[in-house]
Amino acid sequence: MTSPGPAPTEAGRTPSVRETAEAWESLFRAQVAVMRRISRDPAFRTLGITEYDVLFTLSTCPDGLRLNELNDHVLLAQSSLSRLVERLVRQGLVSRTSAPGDGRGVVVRLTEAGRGLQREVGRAHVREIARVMGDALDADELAELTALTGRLREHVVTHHPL
Amino acid sequence: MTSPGPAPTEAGRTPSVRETAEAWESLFRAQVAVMRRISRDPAFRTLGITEYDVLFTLSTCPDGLRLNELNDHVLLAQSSLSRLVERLVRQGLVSRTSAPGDGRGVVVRLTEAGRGLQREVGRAHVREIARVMGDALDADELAELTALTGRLREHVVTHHPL
DNA sequence: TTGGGATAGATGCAAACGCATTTATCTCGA
DNA sequence: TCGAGATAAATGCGTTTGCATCTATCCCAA
Repeated sequence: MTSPGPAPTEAGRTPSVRETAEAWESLFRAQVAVMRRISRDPAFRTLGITEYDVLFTLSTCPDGLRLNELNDHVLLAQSSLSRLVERLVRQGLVSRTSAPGDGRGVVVRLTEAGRGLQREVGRAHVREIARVMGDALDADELAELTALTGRLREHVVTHHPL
Repeated sequence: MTSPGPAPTEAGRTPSVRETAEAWESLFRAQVAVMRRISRDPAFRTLGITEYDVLFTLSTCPDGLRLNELNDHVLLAQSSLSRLVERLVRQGLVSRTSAPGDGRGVVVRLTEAGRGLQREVGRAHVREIARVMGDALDADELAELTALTGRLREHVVTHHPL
């Protein structure tokens, strides 16, 4: 059953429970450290981080997103997201339309004002990230981090649906 | 000023703003994906994630922590942490004593009950992490992820104080 | 020694959150 | 076709959060 030689994409040793927990803790702490510093940015005075996250996610989906799909990307309870979107609608940043072919569903879409604000805050956001993280790792290390976290997310999302 | 040849620990190319932002987004999304799944665990029915995070941090400091030091590890406003600790005191999980040599300060320490609950929830927590993340990356990749996020956090904390 | 600013933590209050439940719609087997 | 369960989103309600402010203590230069 075992290959005679290492295949090109062969996976290495399965990590222990301890190694996995350590990786999670390290990832989590790094996220907290960066987030605490980024969230101090005055650009987030007018628009909370969660609100920005929603606008950003929507900015990658020109056709809009179902509320439940949007919920997969955000760390919020369903009811909280429902009310958050309601607030964004009141501010004229997103539109809420009934989903075609499903009377239960709601499609959330960025308005022009929402797109504009997302771009504006996004620019400041990116600058702040670069200021905080920019000199921590070199380009190769950063690419490696991007690849590893991308694969981690991909695997988790596909193999462990909510 | 530039070395004639690459030194053993020389850092590579400085990442672009775009590369840095992509790495942050990828890290953030991975954290959200894992966290959303972990937080469904019944072990967190009795003790919220933030509460567990505080107990866990305290479990690594037998001598206790100042409230402001504790605040560095947690993604919470100072006032929110103050009240969270107050709740934990009421539940008998931590003790709050005046800091020696500083009448303003407060030292928070785990009680025996708190240590016990942390260990108990921690075990379930670790199992859940392994279930969700365990087969996403192999041991080498996981170690690399731990190293990169550890260095990221270390750098951010030392070079960008709050 | 003393007074002005800095720092640690607590508190009032409105906004936001999560849990549980409700309402509306969809799906599918009998 | 029709009714039982599943799914999407909204809502009631108590809890938690963040912002601004307040009090208490500390530090230090004049």
